[in-house]
Amino acid sequence: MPEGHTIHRYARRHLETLGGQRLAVSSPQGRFADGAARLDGRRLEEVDAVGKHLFYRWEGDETLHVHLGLFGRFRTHRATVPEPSDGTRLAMVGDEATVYLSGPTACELIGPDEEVTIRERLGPDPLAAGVNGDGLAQVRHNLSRRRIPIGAALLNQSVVAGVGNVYRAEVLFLAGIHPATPANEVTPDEVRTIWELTRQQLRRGERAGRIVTVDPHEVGARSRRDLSRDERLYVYKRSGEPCRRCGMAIAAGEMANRTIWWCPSCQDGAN
DNA sequence: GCTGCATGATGAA
DNA sequence: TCATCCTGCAGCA
Repeated sequence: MPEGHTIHRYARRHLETLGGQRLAVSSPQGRFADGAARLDGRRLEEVDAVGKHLFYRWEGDETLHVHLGLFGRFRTHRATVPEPSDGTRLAMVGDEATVYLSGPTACELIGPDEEVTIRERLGPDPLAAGVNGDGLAQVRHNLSRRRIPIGAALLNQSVVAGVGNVYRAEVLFLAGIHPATPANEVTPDEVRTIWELTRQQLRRGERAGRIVTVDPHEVGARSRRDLSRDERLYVYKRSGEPCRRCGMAIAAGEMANRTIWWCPSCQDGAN
C-alpha cells in the first residue's frame, strides 16, 4: 500500500521503534547479503522520507535506500517474531521490535552522490516538513511545461513526489478536474487546489494509516472512523458504481499505464 | 494448485 | 508504448 503517506509513516515508526539502537541486520533471502553484513551491529541514527523513498542513516555514514515499488512491504513484530518468509530481503532486529522487508524495488547502500541524484529527480513532496508556497510554485512550473494529461502528470514523481494511483484519482475528483485535461491547461487556481488537496489528503492518510478521502457526512456516517471499507473513496476502483455526489456511473480508463477512475459529471472538461 | 491482479518505476524501441 | 523487475494474496478450480 505504498503511496507517500505510507512511506512517511514508516519513517516515523521505524525511527521510533529502532532508532538509536544497534541492530542485528540480515538478508534472509540473500539478495541483500553484502549490504546487510555491512550494517549489522551498527546504530540506526535517522530515517528520512522523501516522496516514496526512504533513507536510513547508520553510524559510520552508511545510508540505506529503500523504495517499496508496487509490492514492497514492511512488517513489524514485537512480542512474537515469526520466521522470515522466503522473500524477506531485509531483517532489522532491535531491542523490542523486528522489522522485515519484502518485495522492494530498491534496497541498497548508496553514497551521497547517488542520494543527490535521486532527490534531484523528485518534485516537491507535499509531506515534507519545510514545504510552503514554494512547493506550489514548483508544481505550477512543472505542470506548465507538460502537455500530457494531468492524470498522467500527477503520477510522475518529478512533478509531485509521493502521489500514487489512489491519490491521483481521488484528488482530481475532489478538485473537479477531468484527468484528461492537458497539464499545461490546468489553471493556476486549479493547481493551487490540487496542491492543497494533495497535502491535506496525504497528511490525513499518514495520520490514519490508510487512505480515506470521503467526507463522512456525504455517506451518512458520523466520522471517518465509521466509514466501512467500501465507503472510503470517491472513485478509485468504483467503475460503474454511482458517484457519491451526483449518482452518475463512475468511469474508468487507462492513463500512464495504470487504470484511472473519474466521475464524468463532477469532473467535466476535456473529452 | 493455478491465475491474475496490485497504492511503482525503468529502460528499450 | 511495451516489457520487465519486485512479492503476496484473493479468487478460482
